[in-house]
This record gives sequence, C-alpha cells and structure tokens, in this order.
Amino acid sequence: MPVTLHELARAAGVSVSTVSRALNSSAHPVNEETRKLILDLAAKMDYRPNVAARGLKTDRTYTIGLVVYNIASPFTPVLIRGIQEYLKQHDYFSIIISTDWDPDLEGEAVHQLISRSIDGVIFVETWRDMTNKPLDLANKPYVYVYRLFDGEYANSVNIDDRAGAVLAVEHLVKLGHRRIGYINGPQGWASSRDRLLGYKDVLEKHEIPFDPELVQEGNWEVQSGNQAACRLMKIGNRPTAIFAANDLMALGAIYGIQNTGLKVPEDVAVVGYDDQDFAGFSKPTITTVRSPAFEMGKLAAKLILDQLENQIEILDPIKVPGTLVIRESCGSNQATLPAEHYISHTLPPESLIQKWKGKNKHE
Amino acid sequence: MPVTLHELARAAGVSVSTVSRALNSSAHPVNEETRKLILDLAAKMDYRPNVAARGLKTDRTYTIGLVVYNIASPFTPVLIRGIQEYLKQHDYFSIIISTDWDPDLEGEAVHQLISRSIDGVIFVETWRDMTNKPLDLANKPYVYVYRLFDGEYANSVNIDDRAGAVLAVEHLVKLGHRRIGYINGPQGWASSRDRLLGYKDVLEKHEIPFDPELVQEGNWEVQSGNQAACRLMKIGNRPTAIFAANDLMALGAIYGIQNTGLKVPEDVAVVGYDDQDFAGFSKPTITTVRSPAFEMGKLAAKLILDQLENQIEILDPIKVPGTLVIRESCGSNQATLPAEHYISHTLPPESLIQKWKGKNKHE
DNA sequence: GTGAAAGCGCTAACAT
DNA sequence: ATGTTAGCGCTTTCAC
Repeated sequence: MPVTLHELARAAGVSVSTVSRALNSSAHPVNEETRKLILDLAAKMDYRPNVAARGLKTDRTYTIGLVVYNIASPFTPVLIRGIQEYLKQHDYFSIIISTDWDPDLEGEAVHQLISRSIDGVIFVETWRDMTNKPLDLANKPYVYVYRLFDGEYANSVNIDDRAGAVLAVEHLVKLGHRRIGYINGPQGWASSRDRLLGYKDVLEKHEIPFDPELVQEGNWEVQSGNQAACRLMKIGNRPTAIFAANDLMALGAIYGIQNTGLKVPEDVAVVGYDDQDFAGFSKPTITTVRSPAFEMGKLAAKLILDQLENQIEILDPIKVPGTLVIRESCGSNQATLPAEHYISHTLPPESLIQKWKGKNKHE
Repeated sequence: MPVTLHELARAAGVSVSTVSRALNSSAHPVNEETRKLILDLAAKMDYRPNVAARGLKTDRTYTIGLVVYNIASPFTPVLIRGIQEYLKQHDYFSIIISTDWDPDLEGEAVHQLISRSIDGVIFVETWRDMTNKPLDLANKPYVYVYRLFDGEYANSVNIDDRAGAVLAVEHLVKLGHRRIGYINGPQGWASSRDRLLGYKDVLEKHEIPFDPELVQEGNWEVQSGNQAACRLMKIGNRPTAIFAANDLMALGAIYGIQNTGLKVPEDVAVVGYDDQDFAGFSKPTITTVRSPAFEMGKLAAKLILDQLENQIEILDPIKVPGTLVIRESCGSNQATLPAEHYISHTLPPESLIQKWKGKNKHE
C-alpha cells in the first residue's frame, strides 16, 4: 500500500497538518528545518499524495478531462499532444475518455469525469451539437476543440476552413489555372460550407466566373472523390485543376484522373485538404492544407486554464488558419520530397530515446 | 453542484446508510417500499455517486487505467475499442493516459492512476522492457497488450508474429513463388526476429533453400523498404516475390520495383504486414497480415478482470494469430477491391447515428 | 429494517 | 510554529 500522510507524519514525529503544510508550500509558516526533514523523508519514503482524496476536500485536482469522439482520427492524437504539452508546462495533468460516438458512453463520460473531480473538460473533435448541463451544473469550465459540426460556441477553437480553402485555390490560380474543379464534402457540414466559400472567394478575387458544373459533391471517402473526378473530366471544357475538400477524395480524384489516361499533375493538378499521412507517401504525393492541430490543442488547453486560474472566458469562437503543404500533385516547381522519402514517425523520437538512457527501469 | 447522498437522504426522509444500501443493492436488508422510493428519487434528482469518494472508502472504482505509449499508432485505437467493449459489458469503465514515450509522463502516469484509485492498469503497445514497482506495491493487477519489445511477461497478450509471417509467405509459395525476398525490420525487435523465423519455417517446409542474400534489413519506414527492394532487384537471380515485415516497407518496396520498370504484381508479388489503412487504398492495394487488435484488446480486458474478480492469473504470455488479407499486390486471382472502393470509416457508423436519433441533447 | 458513527487520505479553519 | 479537529462523499460496522 502506498505511503499516506499519517505514516509520513509519524515517521517525522510531527502532525499531519505540518506535513501537509510543508509539502504544499502553504502560506502558513513552517519551520525551515522541519520542512526540510519532511521533504527528505517524503522523497525517501516515495510519498505520493492521493489525488482523489485531496480533490474530495479541495474540489481541485489539477486534472483536465479530455472527451475524445474519434480516437482513430488523424487529428486527435496531435490535438491531444498539443493539449498535454500546454498542461504539462502548467503542472496540470489530463485523462482521456474515448467515446467513439457512442451516446451512452458520451453521457457516461462526462459524469464519470465530474465524479472523479476533474477541474475542467476539453471536448476533442465533437461531431454533433450538444449542450452540457452536467458540467454547467457542476460549475466546471469546458472547451471545444476541432468541432466538426456547425454552431457558434464560446470557448472553442476551430479550423478556419474558408481561409484554408483560399490557400489551396489561390495556389492553383498562381500556377496559371482558371478552370478549377471543386469536390466538396457532403451538405450539412460546416467544413463543406466554409471551404466552398473560400473557393468562391478566390474565383471572385481573380474575376474567374463561378461555374456550378465545376462543383461536385462527395462524401469524404476515396470512392466519392474518384466518381466526382470522373464527372469533372467528362465536362466539355474540362478543368485543368481540382481542389478536393479532403485528402481521401483528392486521392480518389487522382485515381479517377489517371484511369482516364490523364496524368497528375501534368494534365490535371490536384490539391487536397487535411494533410493526412498518406498525402506524403501516395504517388504522386499530395499538395494539401495542413491544420495546425498541435497549436489548436495548446490553445484549447490555454482556454481552459484561463477560465480556471484567471476567470477569463473567450466568448467568440477562435478560428485558426491552416498552412499549405506543397508536394507533387499540383506540379508546382518548388522542391518536394517524393513518396519514397516519407517518414512516418511511428517510433519514439531520438530525443526521447536519449532521455531514457539516463533512467532506470520503471520504479 | 451535483446531488449528494445526504441530500438524497434528506429528500427521502431516511438516513444516508439506508440510501447507500438501497442504491448498492447491499446484502443488508432494506424495506422494498423505501428502496423503491429512494430509487425513484435518485432518478428524479439525477443522483450520481461520487466515484472518487467511494473509491477512497472501498478501494474499488470499477475503473481500469490504460497507459498508452503511442496514441498515433494504427493499432492503439482498435486495441482501446476492444478493451472498452469488454469492460463495458462487465460494467467497468476506463480512463486513458497517453505518455507518448515520454519517461517523465510514463512514471507520472502510473502514479496518477494509482492515486486516483483505479482498480488495475493495461499497458497498450509498450515499447520497452520495464518493471512496475508502484503497481506491485499498491497491489494492483496489470496487463500488457501488444508489446513491441522482447521479454516474457505474465498476463500479456501479443501478436504471434511467427505464425503471421507463415501465413504471408505460405500464400506466396501457393502462388508458385520459390525465390522470395524478405525485408525484415531492424534488429533488436521481437517482431523482426519472429517474422524472420516464420519466413524460414515456410522455406523449410517446402524445401526451398534459405538464401541470406534474399533477406534485407529495413527500419520500418517507406524509404528503407524502397532501398531494400532496389537491392533485391539487383540480385542476379532476382526474387519473384517479396515479403515485407510491415506495410510501410511493403509500399516502399512497391515503389522501388515500379521505379526499375517492373510491375507489381505481374513481375514481382508483394505482401506486407499490419494492414494499415493505406494498404487498402494504395495502387496496387496491398495484401497483408492483419492483427486482430480488437480481439486482443478484449482479451487484455478479460485478463485484468479475471485477476480482479476471480483471482485468476495467466502466467504464460498469450499469443494470438493474425489473418491474411488478400488484395492486389500479390496477384492472387481471388476477387479484391481496388483502391477506389476503400472506405475509411472516419465517420460514425450508421448504427450509432440511428442510436442518436432517439436521444435528446446531452443532459 | 433503520440509524449513528467511524474512517478512507487529505486540507484548512481553529486552537494553542 | 505546531497540533487538534471537522469534514469532503461515501460505505460499513455496530447498535437498536
């Protein structure tokens, strides 16, 4: 059984309150020598405060709960890393609950988190509109990051889809394209709506007339991109470039174009969105818009700690812009790494391996 | 603030102990009418027991901690889903802590879990040998699932790498190949060692002489597979088939082969290992060995609950076999779906969307 | 069949 | 500067 405060107190020959004060560097004065004695003893006996017990008393655990909707999403791990980075710097900790869209689990998750007295909750990649009565009732702050569906929430961090689409289409225009097809996501998604707006923004800016025939709808999957591209290639005055609202559809489009005997990027340029892993090792590698998921995670963590420590709330939803990652599929002549040089980063980075060298086995 | 037991008791006009007994269906007798009254009231007031407080008293929280080493790994989400599936069926809950190989976080994670009084821990995709003194001290059971590094642990669930490699190579032999190259992972990995053993098993079984020149080492990354394939293609009596120890290297190998002007699978057949997403939407799609990660997760959860509830320990490491997923890259004439038909499953399954229809907003 | 009271490990107000 | 004590929300022994 782990060492308790009482055992520590007995070993030090003082009362529990003194020990508590010494360890928590409380405002209450503690003799410098007793403090040192207690700290030494705590280290020697490997004392670890019981967070659950402390939380019961103080209603503070320095722990943030992360409710994750799709743990298999390409963004989720990066968002989590960003969140953890910021929390660690501020001596907070996080626990994750994965709901995988299951409504039962989702309701349960919030209650479980509250009942383990976390200080706040970050909802990661929320996929539907919802309120959070239990958290409001418990008076715990919460933040949304990378929301997939529509709605204007306070304390939320989201992708600026419109700006991202502008980056992609602007790039194609700069390369000389004026007939640009767009494969949109399904209706009802905020991303579909906003990326289409970005596409139109660029056309308007460059006085390219909007042709509805050039906009095809997919369902985010490879297959739908493939079919949409085939439709686009059949148009009399066919587009010389295609912007797809995500990388999966961009890949499908590339296959569709190649199947008609045309070449990417020589005959048709393609730009995707998301910068999923495979965009770096498909043939050709895919030019795409990368979302700054890591930074968004950090921001979300900052939003929650701001509420917790400084009572600051950001009522307007925050929108962060993405960046264009130029690869082979658009035929830009900037240097791009071919697929063969892709590195997946599925192993620990060298820096961490070095860090291990100094450590013994898990104690 | 959430409703407490005391408030419930006051509302019901009985003592807290009676309420506790009624809600926990304790062995202690409770009048049937009072029980009903209390249960109704609990539902009406939306009472939720405080897990942290209960755990403090009982040292039981019906919660399993998951220590996840690489949340971005393709297997981790599936393992987690398997674990959660089993736990949910047995009224347990799980919280995840992502360490991302960071030794500081890793040590911290176990302590944090203990100090939040979880009942046990599952280590998911452990990447290095270690002991778990804190858990042993706290007398909490733990289980390893999908261990990447060597070592024989009790209460662990792992891939049968040797059997998986046999499946892959056996398939190539059945298709008529006798010169089969093997791109292995780096030395020091259990998977590299065992998959090589499986490769040799098949050769021996079919009396194909082992040619060390046909075995090349990679580092799991695309690039290394590409280079290894180039080396293999330069051999005088070049192989007609290649087995790569993971899909990333298989893809690199395919690119390498294609770059020399040869075709996959017509000139050289390729089989990978892991069944990562892109194996389903590369060109050609990749025949590969799929690890039953979901089932492994369920098994790991069972192992931990067996220790918790039935005091059963499995001292021998459990090895589960994979299955062969036949696609285009090996030229088998079994029907295979081309890349264009790949479905990524990044959206909620239809069944869950239906489940939502009956629910109101999050309450 | 019910209630009072002790205590899980901790903190903080209240003594001294 | 240190100790005593109440209590966070809950379970459980003991008394009735």
